[in-house]
Amino acid sequence: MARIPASERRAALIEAALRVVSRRGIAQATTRAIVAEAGMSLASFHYAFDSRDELIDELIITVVAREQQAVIPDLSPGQSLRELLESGILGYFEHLKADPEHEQAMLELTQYALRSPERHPLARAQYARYAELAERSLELAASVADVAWRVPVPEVARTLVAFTDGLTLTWLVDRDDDAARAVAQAAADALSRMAGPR
Amino acid sequence: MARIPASERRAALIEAALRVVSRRGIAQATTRAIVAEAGMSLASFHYAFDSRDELIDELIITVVAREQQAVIPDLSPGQSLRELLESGILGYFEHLKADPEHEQAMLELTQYALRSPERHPLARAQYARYAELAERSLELAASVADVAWRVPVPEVARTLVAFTDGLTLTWLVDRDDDAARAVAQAAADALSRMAGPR
DNA sequence: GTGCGACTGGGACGACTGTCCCACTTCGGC
DNA sequence: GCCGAAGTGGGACAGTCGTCCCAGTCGCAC
Repeated sequence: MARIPASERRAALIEAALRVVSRRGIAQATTRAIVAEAGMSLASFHYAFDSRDELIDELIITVVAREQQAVIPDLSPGQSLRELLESGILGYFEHLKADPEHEQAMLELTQYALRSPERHPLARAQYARYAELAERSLELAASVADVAWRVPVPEVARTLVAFTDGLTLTWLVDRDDDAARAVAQAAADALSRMAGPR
Repeated sequence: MARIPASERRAALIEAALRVVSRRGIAQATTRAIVAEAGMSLASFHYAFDSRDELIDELIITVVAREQQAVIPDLSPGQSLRELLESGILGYFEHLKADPEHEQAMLELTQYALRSPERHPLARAQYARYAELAERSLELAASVADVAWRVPVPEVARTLVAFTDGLTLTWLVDRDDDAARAVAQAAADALSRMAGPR
């Protein structure tokens, strides 16, 4: 095995862990499975990380920090806010369909974090990040549609996050694209009503 | 230990398993933990069930079959459909607040079922049941409000399930009652728009 | 009451887990 | 070239997991 500084090994192990969690679930993400995925030995694992828990915590932090603007409306002007929001949510839906395992992994990591008091803040941080990204999309959409939010944007954002979460969960179970699109439409409808003329 | 027929033991073990999953998560629901919760010996477990997998499958089936009308609007007439739906969703929210661990357990069981192809149908059945209950509530609400659904009720129902799912997930993370109420309001608003005068 | 089948308890099994140890190799600075 | 620190490999550890076995006990039908 090539010699790799511990910091790079940490990164490689986190990537390997994410792949294992996505493919087989967090319960199967054992130290040996992660190490095999990364092509390393067990000793390298515990040289880079004190424990498996530390790795999982780092994984959550990494994956949350990396979360990108998924729900970004395509900014063709001349569209109503409702249309912008709907195409934004549908954009997220395409992202979900392109890599369902990733979103399922995110869901599992949240549930995992929810199960121990000391990890609960990680779940909160994850959702704070989602809300932050949602806020930005909402501000952008309102500005393109030339309207103003009548409800505080953070509140609208939390509602948007809840709606996309519900869409994700139900689609992962049913894989029903039409149902997901109906949810997107209803969500865009409800949210757009929280804005008014500037 | 008193002598108990295997069928009763199965029921007792399922109840014990539900308590363990609720309290500590499915990963901690080992045969020994379940047996301790039920006050039995390991042998009794494998006398009643062939394997832990069989127990978990039975647990999901039981708990889904038992799922009751949570989102039932209080039927005071004279309310608009929107109001009926909102109070219905808020009713579910109270149910969630009263026993968060139970809903978290349901979520975990879904995720668990989603992870193996042969268990995936259990997750589908769970959501089919949710949709069925939602349909009934929606029909009832429309009849009390004296309106008709313009969108097929099964479609409305799936959207309602997605919305309540999102509400559940975000509230379990943030425990933010106001945010949950905002989601309920927005969801009721969106759904009520799918109905019109009879 | 006797016998047989249903049920029980405790201990054991092999597999798998996270973690650790230790002898070894490689590298950068001198 | 040398040396200490950084990084590596393989094997071992104790603990926990699901499952199984077996000797024993109870209760009911006859």
